[in-house]
Order: sequence, then C-alpha cells, then structure tokens
Amino acid sequence: MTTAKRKRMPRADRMRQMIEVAEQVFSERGYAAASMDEIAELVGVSKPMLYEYFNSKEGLLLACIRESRTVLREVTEQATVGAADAEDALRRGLLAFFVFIRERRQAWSLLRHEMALIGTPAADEVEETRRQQTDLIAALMSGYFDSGDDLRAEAAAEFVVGACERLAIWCERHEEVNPETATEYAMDVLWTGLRQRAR
Amino acid sequence: MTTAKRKRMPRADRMRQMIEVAEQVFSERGYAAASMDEIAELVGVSKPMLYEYFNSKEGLLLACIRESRTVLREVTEQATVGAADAEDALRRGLLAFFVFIRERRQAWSLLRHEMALIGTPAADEVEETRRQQTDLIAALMSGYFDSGDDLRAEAAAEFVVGACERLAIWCERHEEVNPETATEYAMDVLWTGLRQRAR
DNA sequence: TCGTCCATCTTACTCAGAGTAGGTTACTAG
DNA sequence: CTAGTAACCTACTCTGAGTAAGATGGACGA
Repeated sequence: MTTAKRKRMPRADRMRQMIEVAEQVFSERGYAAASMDEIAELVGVSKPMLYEYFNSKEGLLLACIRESRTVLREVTEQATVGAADAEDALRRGLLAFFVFIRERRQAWSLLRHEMALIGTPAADEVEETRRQQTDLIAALMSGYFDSGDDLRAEAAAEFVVGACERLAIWCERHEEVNPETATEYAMDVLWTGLRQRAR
Repeated sequence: MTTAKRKRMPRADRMRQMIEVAEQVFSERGYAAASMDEIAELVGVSKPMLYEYFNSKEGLLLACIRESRTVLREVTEQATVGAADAEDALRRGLLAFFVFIRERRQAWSLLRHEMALIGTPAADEVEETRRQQTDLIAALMSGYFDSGDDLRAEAAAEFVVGACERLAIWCERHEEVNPETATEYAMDVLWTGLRQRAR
C-alpha cells in the first residue's frame, strides 16, 4: 500500500501491514481457503515471518478479529455517551453498529463467520466480541431499567445482539436499506414490540 | 451402534451410520480438527468409502446439516399448526425451537457454527436453514399481521431468527433456563417490547 | 453346485499447505 | 569499523484431504 519497496521495516509496522493483508484475504477467500503462503507473498515477505509474529494461522486470524473488535467497541461506546434516555441510547448504539458494518465490510465479515472451530481460541474470540457488546447493552439498560430480574435482563441483551447481527447480514443483501432504516426497523421491534402490528 | 460386526451393509444404511458418526465427531472436535481418517475408523470402514458416498469432507458436513435442518423444519412446522392467533403461533414455534436445541445439542451445534467458509456450499447450507426459518416466520406473520411494508416484515422475521439463535446459545451456558422460560423471555421482548420495562 | 456380475470395500499412494530448523543480511550503537 | 541484534530467508518435515486401481463377498441365474 505505502509503495514501500524498501524491505526491512520495524516489527510494529510490519504487523499492522500483515493484519491488513490478512483481513483482506481471509474475508475474500474464507479462513480455510486462505493460505499462509499467499498472505506472505502479498505482504512481500516469507512465510516464517508470519509465524514469527503470530505463531499460527489461527493466531493471525485472532489478531484480525481483535483489531476489528477494538474499533467496534470504540465506535459504539462513543455513540452512546450523552444519550437522553434508554430509547435514545439504544437507537444511537444501533445506528453506530449499522454504520460500522457498512463502512468496514471486511472486518465485519470476519467477525460474522464464526469459524468451524468449536472450542478453539478463534471461536472464543468471536464469542468474546459478542460478550463485549452484550455487556455494553446490559450496562446501558441497567442504568435506565428496573432491574427486577437479572437473568431476564441478560437474556434481553443477548437477544438484541443476536437480532442485530442477523439484521446486519440481511442488510448485506439489501443495498437499498441504509443504516438509518435498519435502525428504525430494529427499534420498531425491540422497543415497540410486535403486538402493535397484529391485526 | 447396532452391534453389527458383519461388514458389507447396504448403501443407505451405511450412509445413515456415517452421518451419525460424523455429526458426533464434527460437533465434538469441530469441523477443522475432525479428520476423515478418524471418522472412517469409528464407522469401521476405510476412508475412500466416505468419499464414495459424500465426495468430500465438506459434502459429509453438508449431509449432516441437511439432516438436522429437516428435523428442525418438521418440528417447528408441526408446532404451529392450529395456533389460535399470531401470539400463540409465535409462542408455539419458539418453544418447539428451544426444545429442539436442548434435545439435539450436537445437531444444533453443527448448525450454529457457520464454518469459516465464505462462499462455500457449507456456509450457504447453514444460511439456507435460516432462510427456511425466516420464511416460516414471515409466512406466519403475514397471515396475522397487516402487511403494509413488506421490507419491514422481512426485516422483522430476520430479527426474530437472529435473536432466538443467540438466545439459544446463551441457554447453553445457563442450564437452569428451560425451554419454557426461554420462550417467555423471547416473547417478552418480541411481543411486548422493551418500552414496557423502561423506568 | 457353480460361475459371473457388481456393489461394497481395501491398500497404497499423491499433493497441498501448515509449521519449523537453522542460517543470512541489513541497520544501529559504540 | 566492528559487534550485536532484529528482520528476514531457504529448504525442509509432516499431517491430512483426496484418489487410482484393484480385491472380495454374496445374490441370482443356469
């Protein structure tokens, strides 16, 4: 990218570059079909360098996922500060999320495909990202809602995360649905409930 | 299983047996970590037999996923026949789903881990399962709801599927939450909406 | 009873790609 | 100008998916 034909670059820079390329390749080909040789070649470096910095293919994937998670967290947290009430907070958070997934498709596609790796670090890592969002929502809610039933509140937070994730994937198939509309759809069901629409 | 020490069994039977074993191994080890050699050994047959019947590792996975999907469809469709109204239909469907995932954990865990295989048949297959459920819900709703906005209705259906999927995963971590309670939590948010609980 | 047909099954490979051992080169400080 | 070390490379091993080519058991007609 940076037209650097000079080799030898400092560890931190090289790592960033590797993550950038890997994110691209993983989301294009899929984790399984992506080869470390190809990533190394695109970076312009030999394979052992990848292993030097990330230990394994899965380690490289992990780094990509963590990278995306950090951005997602920053974006959604920022969005909800200074919200007027629960409804406002929820709406702002949702909008930030839907904007994120539109602007950073590749990163999102990595987060969304939860590896066929039950019990492996990568699966845990994706799960951890959801937990992060769930906690955020649960925290938001507890500030505005009657607690009453903690288990129920936790379930509600999981619910919101799952629903939005799915809606986001649906949005990929519907270019015409912009983040604002998606947010409105989500709020409609979440906040108002389906009862309102029953005959 | 059937204590058959006699080899040579008819194609159909052998395939069923292979799918049974594969479902077990895939959900235990994860798709990537599972080896065809191991599955073949557990079945008591040599590897080329697996390829004879399923063509590839992914083909075998596909067969497992399709198997589960068929059962899921039967169960949920059956549950909703003869529902009194939209609320009742939704509740029955949800309960059937939550019972299914509790009773058939392995099958569910296969459906839930959507392979790190963007653009490959297996990913499409899992997606197809969701579409099946989404269509079912959309059909249910259209029978009871004002149509008005088709896109909105489609979005709502996606929403329900995603939310329930996530809630189901959450249930795995909470043994104390039985299908009935899960259904109640889901109905609470979906039907009533979060507004009811705001301070 | 005996062939003969073919579906079921096997042994024994190839090949791609993850991961590594051990050595080489360019920059940097003294 | 010479260490010293961080960045880098060549050239391997090894596991596991996928396959070629052939062996075998048993149903069924003669």
